[in-house]
Amino acid sequence: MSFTSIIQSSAIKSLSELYQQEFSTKDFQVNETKPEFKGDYTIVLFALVKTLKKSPEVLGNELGGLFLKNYPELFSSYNVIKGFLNLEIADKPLATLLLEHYEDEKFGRKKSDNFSSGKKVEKVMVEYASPNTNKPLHLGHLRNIFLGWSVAEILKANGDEVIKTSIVNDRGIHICKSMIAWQLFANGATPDSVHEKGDHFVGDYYVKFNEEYKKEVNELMQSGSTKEQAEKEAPIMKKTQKMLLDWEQENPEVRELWKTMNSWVYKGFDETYKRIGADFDHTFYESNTYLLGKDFVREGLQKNVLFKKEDNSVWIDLSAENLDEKLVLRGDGTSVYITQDIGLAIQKFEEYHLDKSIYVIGDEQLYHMKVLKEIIRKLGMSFADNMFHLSYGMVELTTGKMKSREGTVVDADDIINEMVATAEKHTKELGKVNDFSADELRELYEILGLGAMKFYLLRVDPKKRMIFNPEESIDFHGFTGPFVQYTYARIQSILRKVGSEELSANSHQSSSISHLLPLERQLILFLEKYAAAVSDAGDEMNPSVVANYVFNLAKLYNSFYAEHSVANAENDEKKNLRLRLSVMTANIIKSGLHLLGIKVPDRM
RNA sequence: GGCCCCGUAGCUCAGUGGAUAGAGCAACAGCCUUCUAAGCUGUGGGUCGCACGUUCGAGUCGUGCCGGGGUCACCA
Repeated sequence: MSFTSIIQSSAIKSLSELYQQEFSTKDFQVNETKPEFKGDYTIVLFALVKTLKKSPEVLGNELGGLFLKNYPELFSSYNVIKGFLNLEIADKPLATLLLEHYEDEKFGRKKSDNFSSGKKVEKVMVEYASPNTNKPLHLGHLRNIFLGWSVAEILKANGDEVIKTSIVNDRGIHICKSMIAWQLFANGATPDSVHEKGDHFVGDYYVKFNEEYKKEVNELMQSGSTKEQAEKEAPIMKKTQKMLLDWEQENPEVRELWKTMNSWVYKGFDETYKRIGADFDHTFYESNTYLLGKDFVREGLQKNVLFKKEDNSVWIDLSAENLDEKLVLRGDGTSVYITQDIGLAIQKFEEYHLDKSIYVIGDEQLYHMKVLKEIIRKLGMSFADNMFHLSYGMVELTTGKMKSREGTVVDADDIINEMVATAEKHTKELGKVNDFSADELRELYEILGLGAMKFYLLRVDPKKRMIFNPEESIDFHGFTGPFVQYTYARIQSILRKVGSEELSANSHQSSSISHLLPLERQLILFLEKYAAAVSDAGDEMNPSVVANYVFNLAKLYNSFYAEHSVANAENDEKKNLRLRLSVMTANIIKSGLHLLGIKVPDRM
């Protein structure tokens, strides 16, 4: 149980006895005490002043006295300033907390059994990444992937059963564009023959298509066509549309080429996924799901949830929900984007018996996801309320927006390479790991470069759009992944020097700790806050909470490190205490960074 | 234009309705015979977009405006 809840329940008990009146946790708002005042936790008394009709000073002193009288071992002092009662936790319970939990790598995590915490195990699906197969991943995908993976891990850490999935958009006109361009310009080249990563290879032909298309449109316009005509009549576009029809009619040649080119892309994606540590329990392919929703459209028509227009197209009227009318099926009976989303959403819940389904998708699709949820609700599916759109803002560059047409897209593989190269440069400059083998160095650069990248993209509240500053992102100082990793590596260095045998050999000693220095107190109190921080992150599914927390912990430890020696502590008792403090900090940094998908090096 | 999101230090970002609003970067001044200086300490820097309201108390809640973005496709 956290100190906050102990204080609350103690206060309720004490005051209930005194005033013969019911109180709840809401009456006792507990905050951390501001550094300029003495104390660790603060009770805000204003709410009570009203109900009890006493001055804050009188009330504060009364309550403070009760705390000291009833829990002398827990609190050492109190003071009342204006409407605030500041309580100081005694050193002993802090030392005890450290002694009991310093080796607990899962400290603060909710337990997933119903008895101890009341937390029910939920089955949750997290869909993320969800790329197209006509071009490589870019910076926006990285924000999506890091977010999705991290949210899944945070939910797991909070005791949920999580299924990570991805829906691959592997069909449609844009895929055909790459295919046509390859047929026209590749001369049979393959990723292997030109030594290029498959997703980039295919992406290049997508670009070639657009160049050729533009050229043809210009030519047609010069010979007198309007822009609209030209865009329709361009031969390469006509070929592409024909190919899409062939694909839908399962023309074997087209299907074969499609399979081949997609397999190139998947190979490229897998390489990137593996490198950044993304993984999926199941992958959905749009080519398998794009017909799914039609049955439900029929059902919706029967239930009068949907309606037909004269041209046979099917619509839903969501004007009452402020969402307007929305097309659900084309007049010719073919699916649109949302048709298959309806089908897949239902399939997910029915096949996997989910409690929750989370979609990690950019905020440009907020409207779409709202409509989807509303349609599911109107179809009478009770799980509509258990669909969550975890939306995130666009990643912008300091130079402006990323636009594929203007070639200002930041390629995922490029930026990862750049981060890893920067890690290499810094590491070499510092020259602290010259004894590492080539393999060990390579691994270290990956850990640091990816750590910097992930931390940079996850530390910002997902819903806000963020600005990617290439210069700042490759600076490994300050509020960065490498800073936190560095703190961890330093602690490992202490443990190597002092030796962990010493720790276990003297484990009985620290129970006699009677006095803590301010920074020692502060660190223990901060570690104690871990429970709340990570639980909140779980409820809010927000990795930025974890990132900010872990950074603050590292910062506090670094201050501690600079002021107090562990190995050369004043006495054995102190040495033991500080060793435990260090071990616990390292454990929590490690588990916190793990939730962000960031690994931790023993040396750097 | 309708709906949604954002607006906090020069820049990038934190900030469960509580006390004198915090970090990092950048700037300036210090600290490496001592557990890793990718670090630590200090200084300067703010009309929390504006206004009104709710409240004992508002960066935080409400309304209106201003500024930025997204979306309102028989694209996905």
